[in-house]
Amino acid sequence: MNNETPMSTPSLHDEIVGRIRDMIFAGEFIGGQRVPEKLLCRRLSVSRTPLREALKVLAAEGLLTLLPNRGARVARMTADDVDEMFPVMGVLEGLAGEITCKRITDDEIDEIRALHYQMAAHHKRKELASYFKLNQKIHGRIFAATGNGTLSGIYDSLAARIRLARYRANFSYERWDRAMAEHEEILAALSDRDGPRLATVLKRHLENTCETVKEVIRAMDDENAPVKTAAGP
Amino acid sequence: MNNETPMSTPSLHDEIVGRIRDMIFAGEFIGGQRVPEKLLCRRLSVSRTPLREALKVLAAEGLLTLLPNRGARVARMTADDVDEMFPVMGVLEGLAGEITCKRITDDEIDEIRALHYQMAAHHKRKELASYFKLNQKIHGRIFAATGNGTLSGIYDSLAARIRLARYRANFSYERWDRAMAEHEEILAALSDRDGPRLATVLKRHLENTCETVKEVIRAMDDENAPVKTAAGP
DNA sequence: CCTCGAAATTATGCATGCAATTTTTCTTAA
DNA sequence: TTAAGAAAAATTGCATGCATAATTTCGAGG
Repeated sequence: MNNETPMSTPSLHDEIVGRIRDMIFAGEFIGGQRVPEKLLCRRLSVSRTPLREALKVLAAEGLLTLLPNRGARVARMTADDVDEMFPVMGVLEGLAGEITCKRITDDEIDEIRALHYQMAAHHKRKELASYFKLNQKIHGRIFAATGNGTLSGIYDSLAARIRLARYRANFSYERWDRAMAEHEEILAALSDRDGPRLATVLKRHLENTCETVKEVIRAMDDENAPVKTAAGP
Repeated sequence: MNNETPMSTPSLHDEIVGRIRDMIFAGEFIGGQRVPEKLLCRRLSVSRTPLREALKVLAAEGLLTLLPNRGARVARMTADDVDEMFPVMGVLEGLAGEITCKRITDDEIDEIRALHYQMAAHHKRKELASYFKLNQKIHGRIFAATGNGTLSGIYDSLAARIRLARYRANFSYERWDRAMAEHEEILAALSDRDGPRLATVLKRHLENTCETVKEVIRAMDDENAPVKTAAGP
């Protein structure tokens, strides 16, 4: 998914893609509501042409939905989508776990360990946003350590789509504690370079994550459409 | 990867994406050489704006490489890329095999069986192009039968990139016969709805395919750069 | 007061034009 | 003849403009 820009110009529209992606993850265009091009043009100080190119790319990545003549909106993640994505994530994480344990260097393990302890601190202080950021980073590093760009690219793309389901405060602390415990085990398996064990614990961790995400989606759905018939301005 | 166009306008630039994709697979822009926008504009009878949007999408899919200020070229597939992609394909096919065996209907099996026998006929007559088309179709159908759009979308995208390594005549007949035998076994496992067996034979088939593709790539490399120092116009 | 429908407004899709970069060609010197 | 450099041509990146489709607003009728 990387457009390999060999260090020449910053390439405006690539930067636009990145900035819109960041805006999406910052939760600026929540709720799947329309995002007018003109608004983005003003905020990014570019004209419509490169902006539209960027929108096409983000749609191809699955982060936006482009309806003909009806503009762009942030892709809506349903519980069914999550049910589809997680078995795929499962085999990808399994593969990544196996490969990584064979290839990871001591330095890379140390780096992940450092991230892990930072994350544990955020967990202890119940700092959800920082926790998630580090959580993402750790999983990303496990894939990066495979040295397999295709694998980690596909993972990144899927993870990004899952991230569209914004995490909220109504999040189960019990699940969170369990996730943290699983991360302890992930680090242990990684330190021992125990591929099968890492694959197993990643799978268990993923099931936990899956349920969490689905709970979040259900909560969002209930919030956005609390009643169906009588909804007045 | 599907832009869900809900049956409204044909949406010109989506059609452009499809047509350029077809042109790529038809082998029109081989060798990773530059593809001028103007040429494509003339051949597709569109202006540069929708064309450029299409190019961006195809680059995001990994079929084209876009160098800033230096145009588009068909992505170059290296043997290393193939080595990266095939373990991923492996776990995806394994997963697809398992899911499909649980969910596939009799009608879908019959359809795949029909494709299989057509393919066998082409193999017998040594009709390589037709064989490959059906081979692709069969694998696609196995993924489609999972009912998991995410899974089959990722597969399609990877398979498309692999297809960039164009198959030629200098292809090993021994490998071809083996691939055909594996397909017999695939059909048998599918008919029995034997998930683990299907996963196993798909994996073996994939290893064969992997070697075939790498041979093709090596042959292409030797052809395109026969000597390094003394190459004059 | 609410519902339905048409005009006005706005947004999107595409074509074209201009500046900047790259590639090619032509010239000049060794 | 070949190599290096400069001018010319072509190509890409981006902005703008116009036609078409969608949305909103406003008004008439029930």
